[in-house]
Amino acid sequence: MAFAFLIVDDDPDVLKAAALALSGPLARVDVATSPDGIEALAAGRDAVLLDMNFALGARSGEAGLGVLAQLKSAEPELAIVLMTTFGGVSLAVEALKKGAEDFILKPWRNDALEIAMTKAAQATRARRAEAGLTLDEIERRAIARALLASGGNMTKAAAMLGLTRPALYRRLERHGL
Amino acid sequence: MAFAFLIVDDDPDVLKAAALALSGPLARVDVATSPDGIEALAAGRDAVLLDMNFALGARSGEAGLGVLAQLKSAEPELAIVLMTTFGGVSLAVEALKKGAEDFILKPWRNDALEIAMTKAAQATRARRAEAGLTLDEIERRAIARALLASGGNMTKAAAMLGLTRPALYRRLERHGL
DNA sequence: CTAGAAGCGTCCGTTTTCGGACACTGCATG
DNA sequence: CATGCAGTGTCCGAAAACGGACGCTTCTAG
Repeated sequence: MAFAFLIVDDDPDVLKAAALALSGPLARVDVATSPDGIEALAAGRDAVLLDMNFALGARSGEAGLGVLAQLKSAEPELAIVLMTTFGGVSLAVEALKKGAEDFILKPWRNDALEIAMTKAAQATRARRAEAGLTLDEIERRAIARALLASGGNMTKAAAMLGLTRPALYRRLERHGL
Repeated sequence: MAFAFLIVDDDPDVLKAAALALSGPLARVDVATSPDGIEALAAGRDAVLLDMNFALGARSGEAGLGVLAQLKSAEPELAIVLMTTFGGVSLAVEALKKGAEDFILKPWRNDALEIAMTKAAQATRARRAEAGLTLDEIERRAIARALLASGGNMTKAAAMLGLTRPALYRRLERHGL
């Protein structure tokens, strides 16, 4: 249950503050001042906190969005939380559309940062777990969910899953449900 | 793409402020000052913003957590964002464990609130879409994902899915992939 | 009480799927 | 060049899944 975070920002003070806020018995934190070779740095992490503006004075967030896209394409399950000082809603929306897990404005509240990163890490774990599932396990879960959603009504559950009722019975038995 | 929000707080000023922040061409907002009959009020919403403390002076957040549990059990797909003034990390963690989608501290930043609620609404939509999927469609997606993850290597993809290779071929053909 | 509707669990002849095996291709290594 | 490893696509007898139909139990309404 211990999470591994990576923080990327060109300002050492920001890195120090964020690392302090996130460090704890349940979290390992590493930092980087540049997004160079970020795929390798991010390997094995549960979440990445990424600054949007690296070039001094840059405010468009383009740099961060580029790194976001690059990292997401290398490892789609990994949650990436973006942070910026110059946060407009439109920029945030664009970031979320590109796959960012969350969006934090500097200066942040430590509570909020910790919550966001914890949620992000949990999302990563969940996606990784799902990605490794066997077809049988996926089917079992879907069936269990449908059965729950229909309140135990076999006919409705079968229809919901696109099965005939006998087929649902067979699968229930096969999965031991 | 227009979202419907419900805001529940006993303070009318808070309701007004939150409604103003969230209103827009893409969002319909309704408010309530009490969580009574919340299941009915929440029907058809994409996300609910819920205060944690209703009794005057109450700070434990117990009230909000109770309503959260009640609402979650009635409609598990619905995203619920909790808000409180007296936010400790432990309370936030507890809330998230009980199924809250996010956790906002009062006073909030309008940007952050809008982002949080938009993300929550998207999460609701995604879960609802998934809940209605047929077994065939679920299988098709899982296969497509595995094939992508293995870089097109049939043997690896089959192993990942817990299938024999011929079985994977049959399913590919059946799904037209 | 009775008719109808809705749901349940099972049967069985037909259809589909299963997976081990086989032959083939590409490709790196000695 | 030869060897071996990894991957691909297909075949076929055995095995499993398919789904329409049947008889049964509730439950609701007239």
